[in-house]
Amino acid sequence: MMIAPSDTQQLAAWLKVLAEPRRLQILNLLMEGVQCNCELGDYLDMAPNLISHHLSVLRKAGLVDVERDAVDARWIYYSLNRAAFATLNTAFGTFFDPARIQPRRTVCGPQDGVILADTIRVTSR
Amino acid sequence: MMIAPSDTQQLAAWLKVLAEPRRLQILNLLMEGVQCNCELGDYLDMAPNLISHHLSVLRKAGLVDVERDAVDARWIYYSLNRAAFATLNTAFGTFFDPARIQPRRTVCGPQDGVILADTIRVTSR
DNA sequence: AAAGAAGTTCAATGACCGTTGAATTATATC
DNA sequence: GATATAATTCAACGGTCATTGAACTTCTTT
Repeated sequence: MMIAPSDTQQLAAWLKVLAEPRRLQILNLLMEGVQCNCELGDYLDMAPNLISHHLSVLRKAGLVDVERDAVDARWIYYSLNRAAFATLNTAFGTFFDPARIQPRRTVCGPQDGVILADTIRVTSR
Repeated sequence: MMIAPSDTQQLAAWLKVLAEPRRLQILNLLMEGVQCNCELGDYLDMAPNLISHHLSVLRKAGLVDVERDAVDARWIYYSLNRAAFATLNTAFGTFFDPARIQPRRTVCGPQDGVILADTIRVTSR
């Protein structure tokens, strides 16, 4: 399977949102059913405005949904978008699939066209 | 399944290496068997020193291996580390698994302890 | 030994973005 | 209406890091 450059751009954008320790922690807590700003703050020892910021980024990426409390509208609840996680998971699984790795071939250099075995991993360099 | 905070730190470090469009493009080309700096430069229209930099980052992350040409040692060949990609792939698959998402529960707020259904996705806000 | 070639390292620049504290909004209670 | 609460928005700061051009290293060829 071949992956187009445009897909790598899309994938990179998604990875960029996820490549943040605190955002991953937030996602991890949301996975467990935790959902309001204040509680996330208690668990992660973060200021509410910072949590707001990260949740905003996650929301714009389509990973997180928002809902106000029906009884007291001051509370805002966050939850994960299952569909987004499903597509995300398959996209990662496809791109980083080890089975997708083709045997190496030299196209430039002196050994042009030779198919080579996997590189032996060396300690130094 | 519950994922520890330490794992999220590790995962974030990995994601940070991957969250770069040009690095993803390089990985994608390496997947297809391309391997020397010069050739990567031709495909991606990047300066060789920049490719060197990104390859160095990927190498330090353990995703890429290096080997000198046996005939002409000026050429240096890069390849993907299959083992690293295998563990990477399973780590992602585990963390972002939609099946891991627990039902939401209110622990703070007026509806304390209530189990709620998935949030209905709304267009605005 | 000198010239050329493949690649890396170095130093400097600039942009992006996480973080912080303060101000603001929206809602509920007294 | 006034006060309190949950959360967001704003402005400013600072660090990280991709990018660039130049210098350097290593190896080959003549």
